[in-house]
Amino acid sequence: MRIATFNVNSVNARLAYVLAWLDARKPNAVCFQELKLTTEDFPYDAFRDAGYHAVVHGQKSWNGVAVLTREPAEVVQVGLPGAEHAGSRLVTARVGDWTIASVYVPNGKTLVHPDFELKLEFLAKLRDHVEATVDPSLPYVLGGDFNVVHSDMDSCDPDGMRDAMFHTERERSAMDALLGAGLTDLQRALEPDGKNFSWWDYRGGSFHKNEGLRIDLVLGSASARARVTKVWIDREWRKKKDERTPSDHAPVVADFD
DNA sequence: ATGGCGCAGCCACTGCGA
Repeated sequence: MRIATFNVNSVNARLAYVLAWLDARKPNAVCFQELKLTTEDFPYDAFRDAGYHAVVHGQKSWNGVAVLTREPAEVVQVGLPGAEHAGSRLVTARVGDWTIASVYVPNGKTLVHPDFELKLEFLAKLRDHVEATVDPSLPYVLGGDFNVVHSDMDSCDPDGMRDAMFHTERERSAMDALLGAGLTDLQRALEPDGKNFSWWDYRGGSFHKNEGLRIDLVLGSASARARVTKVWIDREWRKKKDERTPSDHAPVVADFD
């Protein structure tokens, strides 16, 4: 079982690129973020032709999440209850025993912007939702862009960016609380000392200099934790492919027994 | 070996991303 998460930065702009990635990696399921289109405008046919069903929670121009699956999926929930004012940022699907959710946590913009409080509120509501709905005896995976640098190891410059956006104690505590609801950062669990980033700014040759952050995570319930064998960041697919522009995020791939 | 901002939308430049 292979489940990935991929912030695509516009599914329309990235369509050919993402289809090539699916063909190369062949995940059983993948969580997309930043679709940047409405649910009705999602290119269902292109993904169906590639062998994937899609459960979509879209939004015009901004945000938007989806769970794509090889096997037909059941829609568990569209949106995060009580948090729809934050935009389309959570969608949950079920395939067999597996429940798979895709999340795009609000960026927050700046430490003094109202969206920063919205971000913390969203993470708190997500924590409550996980605690209320996730059965630890069943495999549950929450993949997405969390927009939080959870530990110093997840930042290219933890000292220079201490207490800066993504690095604050309030954001890290909100992530601690989410994990405390019964989830594990599966990549961190398998590589306690690994320093691998999932996002690099388009500007200034950041990817070249490996000036990145690890903000794209695959979280799992106890059952998912027991089954996971490997989690890896697909850096190769942060590069340009046949003149096609990459997303500023790399896919994160989790393999399970 | 890498790559030097890119996306959507009010289509000319602005807002946003992280």
